[in-house]
Amino acid sequence: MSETQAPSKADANQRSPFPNPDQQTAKKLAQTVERAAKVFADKSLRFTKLRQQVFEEIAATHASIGAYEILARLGEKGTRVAPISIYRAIDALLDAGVIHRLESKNAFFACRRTDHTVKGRRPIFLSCEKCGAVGEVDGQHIFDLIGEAAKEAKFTPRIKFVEVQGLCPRCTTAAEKA
Amino acid sequence: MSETQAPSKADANQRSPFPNPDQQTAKKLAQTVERAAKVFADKSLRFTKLRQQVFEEIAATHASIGAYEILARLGEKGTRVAPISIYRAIDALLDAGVIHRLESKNAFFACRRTDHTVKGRRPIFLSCEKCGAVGEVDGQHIFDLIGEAAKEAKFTPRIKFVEVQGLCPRCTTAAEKA
DNA sequence: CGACGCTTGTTATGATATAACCATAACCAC
DNA sequence: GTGGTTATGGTTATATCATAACAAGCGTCG
Repeated sequence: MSETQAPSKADANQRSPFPNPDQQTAKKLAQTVERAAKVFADKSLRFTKLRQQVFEEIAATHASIGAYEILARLGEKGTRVAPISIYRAIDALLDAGVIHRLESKNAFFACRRTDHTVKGRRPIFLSCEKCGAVGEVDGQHIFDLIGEAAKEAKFTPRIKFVEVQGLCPRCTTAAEKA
Repeated sequence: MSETQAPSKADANQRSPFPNPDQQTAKKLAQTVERAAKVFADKSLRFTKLRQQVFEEIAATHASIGAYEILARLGEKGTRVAPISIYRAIDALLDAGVIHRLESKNAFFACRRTDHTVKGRRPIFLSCEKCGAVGEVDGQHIFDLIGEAAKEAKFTPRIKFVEVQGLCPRCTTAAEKA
């Protein structure tokens, strides 16, 4: 168990996760952090204390989380930093590819794919409007088509965003029962 | 005679979704406003003075524009309103479909398609990182595939968006020369 | 006319993000 | 180690994006 987590406090699993309906245990979180650390190491980047703290807050939930929410949660744990510091840590985590930015919500979530890290197949993001959970599914063929569509218009694509809002499997099932 | 190729006239290079960024005549702007007014009329919505003013600022450029930029430009012309009023006008314009929101920039741009306005095929947005111009190209087949990918993950899609950042045709050409 | 609904004004605040400048930490060549 | 170099983070201030709550105006239609 991480020394930064008090087991008695409000835990993050009021929101049901959607990629897998797993309860986020301290052990799983630690594994996720470990993977992130390895990504940083492999790229000769520094996984500093602040970056780890910020990453832990993001990875503690399967939902997306805003920068100021991270700020507040770190503040509750005694780490008080300025917004800009959060954003700098976020930038480093984004660059490393261990988190993603959800453009439609101006929020961030941990990347849980172990395969495609940065240069492989690109994912599209699925964000649940009910529980906030965010999942990724492969979208390489879709990104390819988007690139073709852009080039047909003589447009040179560089960055592409594909995001979907809707209901995750769990919330879909819940809605069908009602 | 095709209307997309006018080799003898001034604007020879006006093709697909990317006309010149800001070489817009008052006449063309007026036509765009007129089309917007018609959309409002057809839907029994009110194209009020404020909404028209906000729309004109958005349609005055082919780039995307932020809410506070609209606020400032209206202010320069003597129309001083509160941010909330701008956002309310924007909401009405979005609802009517005469402008779109660029999620990746938190900004807005005028819809210039005359065809799909109502419930036809959905477009993807192409935003130039150099000059800011935004264009739309049809993306219905892409949205269909995105829906399929979501459903494969047991996710129920409701809202989808596809945005691309890169270089528009003009800026691509300019970059190639350099 | 007057009731109703839509629109806008007014005031205040919340939420997201970055600029500018400086201090410190880590890294590295010598 | 010393000193140069770069990356990181602290501090302060500000820019930008967005909405809540309530009051007032205006359009229209019975």
